[in-house]
Amino acid sequence: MDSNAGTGDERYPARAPSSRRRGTLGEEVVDYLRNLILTGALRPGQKVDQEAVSTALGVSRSPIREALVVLSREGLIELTPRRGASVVQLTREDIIDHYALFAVVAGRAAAMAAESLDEVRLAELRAVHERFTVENLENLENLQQLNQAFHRIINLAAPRRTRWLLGHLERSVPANYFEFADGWNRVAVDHHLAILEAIVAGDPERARSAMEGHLLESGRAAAAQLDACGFFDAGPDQNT
Amino acid sequence: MDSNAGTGDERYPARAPSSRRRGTLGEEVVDYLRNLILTGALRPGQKVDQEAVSTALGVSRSPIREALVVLSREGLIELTPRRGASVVQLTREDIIDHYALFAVVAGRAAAMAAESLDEVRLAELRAVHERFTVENLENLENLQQLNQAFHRIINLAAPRRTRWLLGHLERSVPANYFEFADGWNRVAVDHHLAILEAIVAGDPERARSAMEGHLLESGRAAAAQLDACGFFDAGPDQNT
DNA sequence: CGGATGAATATTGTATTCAAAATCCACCGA
DNA sequence: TCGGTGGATTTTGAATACAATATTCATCCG
Repeated sequence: MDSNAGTGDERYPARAPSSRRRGTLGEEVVDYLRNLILTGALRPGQKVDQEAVSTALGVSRSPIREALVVLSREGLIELTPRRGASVVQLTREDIIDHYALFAVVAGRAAAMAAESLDEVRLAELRAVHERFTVENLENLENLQQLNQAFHRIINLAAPRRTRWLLGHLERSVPANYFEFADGWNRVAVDHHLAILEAIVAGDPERARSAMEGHLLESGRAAAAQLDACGFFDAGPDQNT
Repeated sequence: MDSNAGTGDERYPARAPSSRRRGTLGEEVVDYLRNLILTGALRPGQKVDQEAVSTALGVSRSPIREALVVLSREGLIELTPRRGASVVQLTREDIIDHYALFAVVAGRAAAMAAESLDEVRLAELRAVHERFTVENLENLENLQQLNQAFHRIINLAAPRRTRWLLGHLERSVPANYFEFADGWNRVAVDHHLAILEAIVAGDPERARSAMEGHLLESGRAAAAQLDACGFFDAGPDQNT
């Protein structure tokens, strides 16, 4: 069960050996493949070979098939019945659209947060935002974590189904990985402040539109970043 | 990518995919189990035994496992790592919330439809709506199909990602099966008319709010129906 | 030389098998 | 009687085996 057992296929990097059997292997493979896709290691249009992933991770094909099914439901890969799986080719429009959806759903959550957040949560929200403004701005991963924390607190105010959908929308887009490059965090701080103030003021509509605006602009920023990374011009690279 | 692209050989028409070609067994099992859940044959909280489903359908456990993973991602089934799968216990709040999400997303689609639908689509929309008003009101399945057709035409105006999400939202809620019982169709006709008129008038905001209102009320109607069916009071029935 | 054709190979979908964890159940002791 | 304990049984997760389809490639005919 070791990583890169057998031949060792260079297309798929080795995986950190799972310390303890937390969940199922399939879930691990989902995370592994999703990372490869969202970071661009697996290019859009590229075929995903079950056997190759299998040997690369040192697991059988069963968990890999499960992972492929999950990712196809997330819209990250396309699964054609007897012809295999390939990474979905996302366009600029897809990214913009995705963030627009994210915007309306998260806007709903923000409106509910403005109505129902108690003092404890508000304090948490303030604290996270404070750190977000002063933290080391070079550490992208840190910024991303704080950003997620900020949004998570807000999303806690939303009912179960909305939280569930937000989780899905958050995970299935290749933007979080690059969003904070450039000077985007400076803009995000302002947006977050506006959202925070609207929630503190208990103004649902203002919170909603602040959140919507934030995510719509996030979408534009993400699309620009992905554009700069050459994420969209991957037409002919449908190898293997 | 139209059918018969490239060479455009007109001698051989594209075959209708309905007749012979089967997708994968897993997809069939997904539909099968989803139906059981959404119609209430599988009660919330009830455990889903892989072996039992396997022998019942006469297929091996592999496709059934894939189906369970899919349904868990749709939020219909809860999957705990080494303890099995059980039907998720949806509450009234879940249903209302689900329809609220549906509302904002479909509202977005409706707004875009008001901006971009061409005459051909408009005519289709009118035709479907016409049939919806005069068709045999007892045939629930027929009404449901017409309803879906109406919404599908509108959704065609939305970009890819939105359509994708709408598809998911549409399938993963136990309401479509009962919605049209009672006199709901009478109300739905009025709603549809308002939506249609707004789209014809090319008024995005009116289309959006009409669609949102329609689906919010649909949610209430669905919740009421499910309530009447005893869908929500299934606490102690967690048998094998 | 180009394109169709059919065998050889590769890859997928499904079934079956195996190992480990969870559940069940009889037995034991307080 | 009740609750805990240990092993047998069941059930799941993963690996392997098998069958069917897709793809490749060499060949043949125009």
